[in-house]
Amino acid sequence: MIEELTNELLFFFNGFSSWENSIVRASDLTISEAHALEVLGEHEKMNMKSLAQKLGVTTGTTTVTVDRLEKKNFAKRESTQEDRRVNLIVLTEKGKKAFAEHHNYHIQLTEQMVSVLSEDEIRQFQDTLKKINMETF
Amino acid sequence: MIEELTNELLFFFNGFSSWENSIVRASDLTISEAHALEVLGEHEKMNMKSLAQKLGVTTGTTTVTVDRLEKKNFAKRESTQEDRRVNLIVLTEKGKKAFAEHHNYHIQLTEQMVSVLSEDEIRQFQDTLKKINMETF
DNA sequence: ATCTTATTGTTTGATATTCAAGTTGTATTA
DNA sequence: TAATACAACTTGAATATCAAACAATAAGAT
Repeated sequence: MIEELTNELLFFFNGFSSWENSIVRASDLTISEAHALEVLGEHEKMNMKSLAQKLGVTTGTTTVTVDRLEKKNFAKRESTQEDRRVNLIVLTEKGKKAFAEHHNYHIQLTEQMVSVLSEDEIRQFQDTLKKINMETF
Repeated sequence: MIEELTNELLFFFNGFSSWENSIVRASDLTISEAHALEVLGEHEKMNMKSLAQKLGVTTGTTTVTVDRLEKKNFAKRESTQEDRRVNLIVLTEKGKKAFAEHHNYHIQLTEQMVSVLSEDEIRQFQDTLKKINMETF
């Protein structure tokens, strides 16, 4: 029982990853840039540390990633008076547009997934995910 | 509605990835080695091409990954008479053990996730995933 | 106030991951 | 047998990542 559910979950994650990778490769973003963009798009301004935490990497890594996002003009660093050590990262217009586009792909995938489900199943699925997310992650 | 479900899904995938990464980092496998092991553990024997397809990478990549798995004694190549171009990859005892251990972590995570659900919800969740997997990926 | 400690972000050096393109050896087809 | 296709490997390059060392700044202790 648990065994079978585990396998369905792994298959699910796998499918999502492959899909995500192929979408990203078709854009002018690298995988890590896309991941950073996903996070940055959800926040007005973010410092390096919290970006790194959200992404599950070190700040050394985010420094490099943001360097590249900045070079490609998707994001820029802003300094702040409160704490002059901190860099706040904000998306540029180009960055916001790229985020919106990427987010749109996610919505399309979701729509494709739920198209095989009934109204009730969709609601139930969402409830279940919410519960799991709150308690597990 | 779709918007919220999308966000729950992204959160879910994110949580899984972080969890997976931290588990892998605590082992003596690298991420790509672990991914290969996950696939190889499900098959008795596999050639490079199908391993690459399952992982969504090129055979150039799997050559390197299997090289390392072989060096660490998790897997070995076997040649076959039918087609002498082909290498069949099989797990060693050590590799099978590592796979079982890793799979166990997956089961533990699944158990943790479903512990917040009722019997009915678990069944429903599994049905839903199965449907989505079949139709979407 | 000044000295110490903690924190943020960057840099550096190393390893891992991946791909595209080219190569080798083997099979299949014309 | 010659031409073509295919499996795996190699090479060279770009990207991803970390740990450790570092610089600048902030916060706390005396």
